[in-house]
Amino acid sequence: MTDRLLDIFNCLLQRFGPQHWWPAETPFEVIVGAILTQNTNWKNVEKAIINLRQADMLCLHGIHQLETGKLEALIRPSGFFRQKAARLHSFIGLIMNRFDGDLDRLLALPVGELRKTLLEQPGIGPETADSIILYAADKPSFVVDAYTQRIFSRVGLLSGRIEYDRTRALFMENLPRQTELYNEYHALIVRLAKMHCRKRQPLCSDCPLLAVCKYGQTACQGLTGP
DNA sequence: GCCCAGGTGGGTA
DNA sequence: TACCCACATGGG
Repeated sequence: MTDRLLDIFNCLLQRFGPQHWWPAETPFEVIVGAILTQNTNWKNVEKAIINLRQADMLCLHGIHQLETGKLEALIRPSGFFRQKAARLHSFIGLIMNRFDGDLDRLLALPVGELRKTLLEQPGIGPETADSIILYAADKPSFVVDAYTQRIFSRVGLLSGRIEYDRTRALFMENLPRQTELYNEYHALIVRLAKMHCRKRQPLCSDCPLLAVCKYGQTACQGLTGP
């Protein structure tokens, strides 16, 4: 299993190269982006991030002091703005109340404890929690998204019920616990998925997996199927 | 006008 | 457990 997972990883890396995720300046910005991008196109998230930056509010204390209505107005382009404003304020409340306003103290927790703490916060589910651990705390926690589940089911590496934690375990139990590897792997899967989304083709002719490894055809079907 | 995007949580059976 | 639905904007 380890060899198969690394085989696919190398195919993607060879085709696309390093993705240099997460596209953010600081750990705090990673967290803001992770919440804002829930069920939302990243382009829309970027608009909200730009609004926050231009208002000089893209920081812990900035958002903390911002009235809910004003925060909602700034992040409106990212959609679900009422929910997301509440989630941002709630998350910052955690840092203020339990970590003395010091984000680094939260991120310094051991992975298991950090993940548990994150999952207890309203609006932080498994994907958002793992994104924060991997891309903000720089610790190994594999990020699973809908595409990951579909691709790896279709190529036959996942069987039975498709569940977040089972998919995550497939990677974490079969790959070395390396932050950089998890980082690139998830980013490359998203990169592959975006290529298919743009083209909207049932099967692609230039899929990197199709070109360089035996999983190509089924992976492509996995991307576009139900 | 319709579909989708780097999800989450509450309700119901 | 397994669905169903609300949440909302912007691009193709």
